[in-house]
Amino acid sequence: MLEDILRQGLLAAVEQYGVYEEDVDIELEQPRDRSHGHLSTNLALILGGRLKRKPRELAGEIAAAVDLPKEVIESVEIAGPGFINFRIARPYQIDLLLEVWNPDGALADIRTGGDKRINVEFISANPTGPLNVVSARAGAFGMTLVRLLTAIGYDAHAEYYVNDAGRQVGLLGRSLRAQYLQLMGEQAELPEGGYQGRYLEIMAAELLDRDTEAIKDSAKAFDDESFQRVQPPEGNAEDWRRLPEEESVRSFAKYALMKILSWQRETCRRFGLRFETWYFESELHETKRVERALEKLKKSEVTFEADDAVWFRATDYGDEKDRVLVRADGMPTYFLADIAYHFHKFQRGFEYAIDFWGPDHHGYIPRMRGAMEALGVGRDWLEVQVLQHVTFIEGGRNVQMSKRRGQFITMDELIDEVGADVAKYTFLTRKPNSHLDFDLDLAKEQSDENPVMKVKYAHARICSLLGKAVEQKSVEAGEPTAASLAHLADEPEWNLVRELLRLPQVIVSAARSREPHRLTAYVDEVASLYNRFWNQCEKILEQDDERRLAQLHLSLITRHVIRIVCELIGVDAPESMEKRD
RNA sequence: GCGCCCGUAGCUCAGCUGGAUAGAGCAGCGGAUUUCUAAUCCGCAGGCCGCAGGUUCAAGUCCUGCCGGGCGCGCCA
Repeated sequence: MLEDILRQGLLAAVEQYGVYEEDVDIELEQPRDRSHGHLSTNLALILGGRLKRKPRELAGEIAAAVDLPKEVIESVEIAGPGFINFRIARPYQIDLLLEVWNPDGALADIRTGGDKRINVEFISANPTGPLNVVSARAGAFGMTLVRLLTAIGYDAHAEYYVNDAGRQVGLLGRSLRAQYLQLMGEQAELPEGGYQGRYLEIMAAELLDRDTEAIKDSAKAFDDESFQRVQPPEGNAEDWRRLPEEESVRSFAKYALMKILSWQRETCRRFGLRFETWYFESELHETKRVERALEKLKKSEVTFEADDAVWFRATDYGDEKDRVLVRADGMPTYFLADIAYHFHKFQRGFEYAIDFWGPDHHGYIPRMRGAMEALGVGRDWLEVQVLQHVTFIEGGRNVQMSKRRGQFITMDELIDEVGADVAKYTFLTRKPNSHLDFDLDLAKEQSDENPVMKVKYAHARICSLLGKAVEQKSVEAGEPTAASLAHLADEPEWNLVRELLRLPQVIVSAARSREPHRLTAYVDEVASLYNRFWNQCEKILEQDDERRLAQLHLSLITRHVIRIVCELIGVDAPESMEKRD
């Protein structure tokens, strides 16, 4: 490895000062400024203080003493306060570039996860309405993280938790029932705090025309195993209406749940989200996992009873308050069910779990990790990524959202209006824990100006170029080789090469830091450098054979890199784009 | 009051887990193209990196304290 070669060389060069491997951690970084070479070390700056020497002088001595193979490093220079900068020989850069191209090369080397199973849970919205745009941000991040982890060798598993057992579902049933009764001309009031969204009115209206068979048919959307438990209630809306109130509510709730889950699932599909598992909270209750989790906590002596409730000693695990597990009325809290859920996740064999939560749940993190510690799973087993809110701006003002009142922008609307790719890309240009202002007007009207288009266009342009090479010059690019790429010559070409070489480490850093926005920043830069190359160099097809082939191969590798990043972020890289006049 | 997040160009945000002259997109101004798809490229302008201390050879980045904004602090989920 390149960095090992440099480290060895540097270590040998500093032995004269009595500095050995165990004394110093040699840092190598890539300077931002191209004029500072490809790699740089601050070694002399660090040793300067320790040896009471002027860093710049020391750097000069080290640079003179360091002995590196010329075919790898073509120059060693000192600069600034005492940096030692290395320039990689061009033939060696080509070797590295071919490693990026080769499927068994650099991208295989970063698969260091050892197929460890990691569970990534995201969205997990309540099944009480259509998914809104907040879920879209979570979806974009979660899915990309799953793919990133897979890219670095983990067995990552996307999961969606469905809270189908709480009070909200009852409230949902009561809300739908009230809507339906109103349509039937009966006196019925929406329950206190009930859902008022228009989607429930529409759902109620549909029920007027729906017979028993049609209701059964709509359940066919859920053929697969994950959704076995989503079944429609017996009969039709008229039957449910006549039932005693409790049962009636339950039937309406069951129907509403089924409908909403089918919407949510379809929305996820449109957004390119694939969940291996949809995990239902109701299953936890039915299989007694909630009770068993409670028993286990009790046995571990981390609970106590007070005011007729059962509490978890969360303060022993770094939380600021103790937390209720079982309410005075005997009902388990959401927290207890969530403990059972995460414990079962652990039992299902995941060595690590990552949850994406909204900012309103951040106070929930210490108790949840504390509970995992109390259960012997360990607090570090669970990692929680907090996604900050998205503020949508339309007509210059904030769009306030409330699910209860039914005022929100749905994820479907977002997809309809700006497109899934633009939405995903936009979300992924921001850090997960930054607030995000999403200007809908801008996204709608000027989606052409969106940076994602630059990337798509660069990809399409390369496809077009490769086609033209065959049509006009009868040149099939074929496989890039060290011999063909040896004819790269101009600065813009080498600047592009330099950026392409970064792909593997960009993937690793994006995955490890859970910051997928590094991918969009990177691919944007690749597209820019390709465009610069395109404009500043002579026309590729008009070059002599050797130059042309070198440039076609460089284009091919650029396309490869763009494709890999686009796949990671879930954005389509088209073969061609419609030309705009 | 306590906790978490944020404060960088007119706007939206990066700044690679401490490096060299702080960047990009959009908006503004000025150029290039009868193009291998200009959805592009080149140039100009635009900054007490919220404020004040501290650590360090080196701070937008780490620590402390303020200021300003968002969110949270239920036997809700």
